Amino acid sequence: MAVNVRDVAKAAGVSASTVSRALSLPDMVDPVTRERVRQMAAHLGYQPNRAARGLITGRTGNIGLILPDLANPFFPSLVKGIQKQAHESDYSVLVADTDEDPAAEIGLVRALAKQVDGIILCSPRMSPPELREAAAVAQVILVNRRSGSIPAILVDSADGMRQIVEHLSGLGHRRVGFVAGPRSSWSNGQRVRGLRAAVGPAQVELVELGSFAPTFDGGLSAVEATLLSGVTAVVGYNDLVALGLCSGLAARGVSVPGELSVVGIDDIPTAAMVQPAMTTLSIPKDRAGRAAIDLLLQLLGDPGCRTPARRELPTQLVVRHTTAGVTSSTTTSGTSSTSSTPSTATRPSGRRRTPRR
Amino acid sequence: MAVNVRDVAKAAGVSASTVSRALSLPDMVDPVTRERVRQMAAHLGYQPNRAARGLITGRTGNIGLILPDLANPFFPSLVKGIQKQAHESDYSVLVADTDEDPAAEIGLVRALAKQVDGIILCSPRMSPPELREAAAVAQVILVNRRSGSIPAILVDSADGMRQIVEHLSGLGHRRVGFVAGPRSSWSNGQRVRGLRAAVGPAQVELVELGSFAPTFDGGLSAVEATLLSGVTAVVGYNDLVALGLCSGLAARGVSVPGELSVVGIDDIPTAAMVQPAMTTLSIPKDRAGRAAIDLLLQLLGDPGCRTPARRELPTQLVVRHTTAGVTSSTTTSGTSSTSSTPSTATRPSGRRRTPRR
DNA sequence: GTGAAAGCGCTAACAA
DNA sequence: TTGTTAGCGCTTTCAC
Repeated sequence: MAVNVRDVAKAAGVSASTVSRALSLPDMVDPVTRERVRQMAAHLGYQPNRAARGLITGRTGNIGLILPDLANPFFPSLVKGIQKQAHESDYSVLVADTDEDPAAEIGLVRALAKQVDGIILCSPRMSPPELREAAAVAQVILVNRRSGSIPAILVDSADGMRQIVEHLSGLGHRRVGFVAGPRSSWSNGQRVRGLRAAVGPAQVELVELGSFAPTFDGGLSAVEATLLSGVTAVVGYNDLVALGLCSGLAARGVSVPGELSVVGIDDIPTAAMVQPAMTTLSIPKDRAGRAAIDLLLQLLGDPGCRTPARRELPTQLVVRHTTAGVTSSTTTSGTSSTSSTPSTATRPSGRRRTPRR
Repeated sequence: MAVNVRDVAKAAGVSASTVSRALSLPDMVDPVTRERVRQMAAHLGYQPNRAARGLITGRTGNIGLILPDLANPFFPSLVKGIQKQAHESDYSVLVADTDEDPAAEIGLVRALAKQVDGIILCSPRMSPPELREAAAVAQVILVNRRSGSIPAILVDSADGMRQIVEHLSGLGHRRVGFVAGPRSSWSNGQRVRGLRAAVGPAQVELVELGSFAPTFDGGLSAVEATLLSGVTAVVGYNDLVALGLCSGLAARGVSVPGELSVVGIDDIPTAAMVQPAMTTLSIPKDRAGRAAIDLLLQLLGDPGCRTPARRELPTQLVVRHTTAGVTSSTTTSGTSSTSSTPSTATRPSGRRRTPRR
């Protein structure tokens, strides 16, 4: 049933080693023999046994991917990018979901370490010491987090926040809220910092609201605080939060963007499916995934590489609006849009909500 | 660095085989030695090398998961269920996304076959002959598809469609549309069949619309046909289609559910995040995932098992409506709801849209 | 450029 | 109950 090197070797009239070489080290074998071996291999449908190969090379051909919650629509696009790129280099991807449990992360790393060549940690919540341990037991790439000199794929949050603030400022908003995510979240810190840095030059006042769960329900719970804060626009920690805000506001009869503008972050698919379609800061998830694999494979090829490898990706504000029965979207990159069609982020109007009491 | 059986054996003063047995076949070794070996193993941080084990047992400890599109929010919940259950039995999950390309499916099966113990095919689009090939090269479990005697996890579509029809019928709808998905889709066939069977007894007329892409955009394109069909309620092939419908209808100023009721299928998270929250047929995705693993592991343990293993899961209509600023949901199981609060599926009103020409 | 031989770490026969 | 032996399929010295 299973055809192995020796079968191919016999069929091609060479030794097993030559078959092995013909397939993995083509330059070391005579072009003629090489062709013959390859044809025989193809003919017999030979596929090297990965376990056997791994046993000797120490490589598994697998890459581990650990993320907090696959159900968060931010991740699937990232995973798709990772997979596509990994498959191009004949790597398979082992996905593990921690179910939002930070404590489970390091355990998964330990478990995975032995069966993969490298691990991609997406938005990890683990502590810096744990992160250090992870990097010690496996080749690790961080996505959406910076720690020590561990290689990482990041996005330019500062610029993204600037884009959001300038957009809102251009529309006339002077008091903008930010519904913060978990305090322990690295991204949250980045976003707050970015907003703080951006509001000054844009002559906008920033109101930081709570810390809320980074979910739809978190957004719902932030509605009250948002309404009391007297802002004319609010930025959600991520799209899920922004969607929760929109839903909660609608339920209370507050019109978006009529009375309050809302901006999300991430650009998850759902953001384009709601009415009105949501204005959000788009993060190149697919590219981030591909970049993570590229970086990882590079490090696997050259493990001695000591330069802290790091890549920072750009973000891009997507200003969405509903027009003539078709949901379309336009993008700006940093400069403010002056669209006046319905959108979740428009100029403050007379109907705008003012602080109650 | 890497500690192996022999290190543990030496430390425990036994032979390598005893170590192996103490860890994998506890009953075959004296309790005292077993304990000693285990402690030594734990102390040295021994973790068996999977590749080496796989080389001899023929097992990889991996399960392959092939699905059309991870970005379709239906799948993440399924994947989570699969992972959770797999990890409980110490299996890892290799996820592969075909990017909606039916031709890629069989290729992935061939590639994965050698590196996993079994493959779960979610909503596969491949042809029956290809499916047969897949089942021949690997232990395969089908999710959301029936073919020959290949083990499968299915949902009770007939009953689900009945729930939808009875619900709409109970609300007074007499003419209901179905925006069909891809003709080649097995689920689509099941759903159409279920609806046809259900409308008669419920005194409802079924209008089958198109075949449209199973996406948000597909739903958008179905708006025109839906409006022309003169239905008072429409069922989307899945939630994405239903969301597209809602969005397109809103863009044309058609109020949902005021003028037209909409029902989705799947119960993806987004369905609860839009305004108004969408009425949809919920499919137990997490349970389906767990069931798939259970079935697969059972078959792996007893490969001779010739009874066509199959499990059918129930569905449950979720009638959603927005009340007092909080999005809540109630479920009915087959009997019609008589809720009169805003919802995407309510009684036909005077304002209901009638066929134009 | 090619073959023979050794061995990766583990488990499964077979003895004892 | 335990140890000894052999070998899974592959790659990689080391000769030639």
